[in-house]
Amino acid sequence: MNIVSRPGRLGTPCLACPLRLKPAFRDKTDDEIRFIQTMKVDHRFMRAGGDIIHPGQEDAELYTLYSGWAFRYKSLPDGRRQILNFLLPGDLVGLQASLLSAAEHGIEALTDVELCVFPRRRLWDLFERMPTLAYEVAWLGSREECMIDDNLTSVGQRSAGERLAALIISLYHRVDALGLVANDSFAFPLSQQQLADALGLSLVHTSKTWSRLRREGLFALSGGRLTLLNPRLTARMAAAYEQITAPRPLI
Amino acid sequence: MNIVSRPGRLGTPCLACPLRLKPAFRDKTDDEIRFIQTMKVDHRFMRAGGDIIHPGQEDAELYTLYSGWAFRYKSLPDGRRQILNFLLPGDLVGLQASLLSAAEHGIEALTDVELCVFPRRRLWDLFERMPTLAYEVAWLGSREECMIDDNLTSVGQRSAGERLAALIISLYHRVDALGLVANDSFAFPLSQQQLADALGLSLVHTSKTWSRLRREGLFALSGGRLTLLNPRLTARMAAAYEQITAPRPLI
DNA sequence: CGACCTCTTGATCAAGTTCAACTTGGGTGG
DNA sequence: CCACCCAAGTTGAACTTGATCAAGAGGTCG
Repeated sequence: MNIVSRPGRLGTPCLACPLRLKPAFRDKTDDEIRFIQTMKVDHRFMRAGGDIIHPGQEDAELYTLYSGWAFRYKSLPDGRRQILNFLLPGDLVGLQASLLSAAEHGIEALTDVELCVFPRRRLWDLFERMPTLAYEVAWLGSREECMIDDNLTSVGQRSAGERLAALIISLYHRVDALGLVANDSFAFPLSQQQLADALGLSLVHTSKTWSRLRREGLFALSGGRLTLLNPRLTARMAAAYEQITAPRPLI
Repeated sequence: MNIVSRPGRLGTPCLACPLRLKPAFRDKTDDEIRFIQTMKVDHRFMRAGGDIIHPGQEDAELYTLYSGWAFRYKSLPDGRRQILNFLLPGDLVGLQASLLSAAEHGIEALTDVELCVFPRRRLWDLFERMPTLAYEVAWLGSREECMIDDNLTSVGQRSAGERLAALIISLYHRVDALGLVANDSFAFPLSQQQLADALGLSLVHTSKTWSRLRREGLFALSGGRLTLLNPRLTARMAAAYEQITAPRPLI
């Protein structure tokens, strides 16, 4: 359940990071990669369910999600909790917590994850010495905000069925951009409780809606993989005309 | 309804900007202010209801809200619309739209508004030449994301009454940070339709809940000003223990 | 095997939506 | 100055979506 780090071993060197090959990532200069490499102080493993950043934490580091899924969430004092967004490989983890002095949210590992660790204090060095990377960090922050905008619109305006469809479509596109979709199907590790918390629905209602959509032939779930049987219909059902999530880390 | 700009007149020089005196703003060096001044290319006026940025716009500029209120929103194809967050004087307007290539949302003037205009293309100069300001821009972006996190949590988890109370408290704190609260009362320009769109509720239910809270003595509205009669109770009713909005644009 | 966790399904209930009619107040034009 | 109009807000009644309560199925792990 806790962070395991292996001092002395920093995992793959950044130059050879497999994520760089994915369609979603911008080419970087050798200088940039070298700088990233010197910023990276650790490579950690964490089990599903572990706290990457806990709510209120003041010294949270900045991470990059190397593998696995995570989510940001926010809890009310009485225990209700809202999942704000999901984090996939390559996403920046804890930027908000690094910039603001305390984390206003928590971040939890949804599956087993690997994280690259960058000390938050060096974020300032990056702004001072590597403006292209700083710009890209800001870009990633805006992209995350954009996804939250979408979720807020879903939760505020869409019906239960529409919300589910919209979430699935959006995850589908993000996973696809990482090259991890095969035959319209991809690994889908969310429990129904987590779906419910993300969509602002009760567990029971989520379950009923979920099986209704399956019955209607939108998608199927087996062996932890979700298959989109009718992407077109699903998108229409979500009452959404595509948001970005597409790669475009430009200047 | 449209933008009025007065070429040749850039409004107050940045050095003398009244916003700098507000408690919420970080001291800046003369260099920084000079840089901001050279970036500022215009000062515009716009009437309530005008589009500052329309959805999908690809060449949106970056603005600073000099006076008045605005809001960011997102619409679904069938007309439903979600207000994402409100913008108050001093807030950056259109950062997301400047960083990503197209605006995924719209921004509308809620009251008559004055805007300082900065060409989006120069945002990169700022990252290259003024890292402290770039860092502050990123900080402002994170702060905005944090507010949206809150709204999402509200809309996803809180009841109608709680949502209203939470929104009012949060606006109260933000307006207070600008020094614009007097006797627990402040200018409150939102229509009930706008409240409804922000909270993910129907107009009718918003009206009923709103008058219930007034009847219960939480606050009063007269002459376009809202008075918080019982801030303590309102905060408790919101089922929230304070989020940040507090100023702390530090490094 | 039993304890536990996740998911499923039915029954009942309540929060919020929708429809519709009516009030209020400000603004305009005759 | 009054008549009218329109936008914003209010209120009641019927209806629907989604919440809550409850019981049970299936799977996993010690």
